[in-house]
Amino acid sequence: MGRDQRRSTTGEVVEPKLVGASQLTSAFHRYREILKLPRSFYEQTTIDVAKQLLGKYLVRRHSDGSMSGRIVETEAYIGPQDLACHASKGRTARTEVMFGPPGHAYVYFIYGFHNMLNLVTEVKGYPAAVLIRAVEPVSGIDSMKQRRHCEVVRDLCSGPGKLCQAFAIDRSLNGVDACGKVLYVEDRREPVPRFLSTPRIGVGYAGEWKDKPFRFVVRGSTFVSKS
DNA sequence: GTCCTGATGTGCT
DNA sequence: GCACATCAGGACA
Repeated sequence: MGRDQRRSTTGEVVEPKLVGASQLTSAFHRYREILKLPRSFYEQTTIDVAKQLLGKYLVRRHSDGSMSGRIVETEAYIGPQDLACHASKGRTARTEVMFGPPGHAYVYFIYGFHNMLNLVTEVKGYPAAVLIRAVEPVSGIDSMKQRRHCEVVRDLCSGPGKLCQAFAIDRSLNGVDACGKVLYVEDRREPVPRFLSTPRIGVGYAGEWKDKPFRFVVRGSTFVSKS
């Protein structure tokens, strides 16, 4: 029997099947689909989603190539009663996406410079979302460096504005399905890392809500926005 | 229409 | 630590 031949359970000699490149590609895509977080993940409470997103992988597919990064910092914005949440001002054109179905991207522009990426959570009609504040770059690092005009990997995505610039995320992605093809999160079967909870950044105007520990950072990560 | 504010980042002191 | 860049959204007249 040849080196690559095998015997079947009935004892027949079986020639190995040649696997074509197209089969490998489709198997790879099926594997990626399995890893992609389903919409049901985002239907959990916003706090749970914010915690469980830590250690997951944000993936952006772009004409310049794909980018990915391990999420190391999130913040939860929970409902109309949360004075730090944009939706506390009511349902407007800007906040419409937050009132929509979970698992979609809420991207807004602020300070005249920066885009912010949120993932909508909980049930349709209840405005809540998780702000992705920082990721650890994993792939597509060269194109991130080009967009950020920065060579220091630690500085590429260590803040919500920085990561949107690095991942080419702007308002054109507002409302896109984060369970779709251009932007999604993968669960690469790693345990949720040890993390810390702190008050959210930059929400001093939010009364008693400013002190709620709704910011979650991976303990020991050097890729977070503020230690 | 005007005015004010903001879930930031950077560069300068 | 602080000033400032710059513009969209929301409040208000």
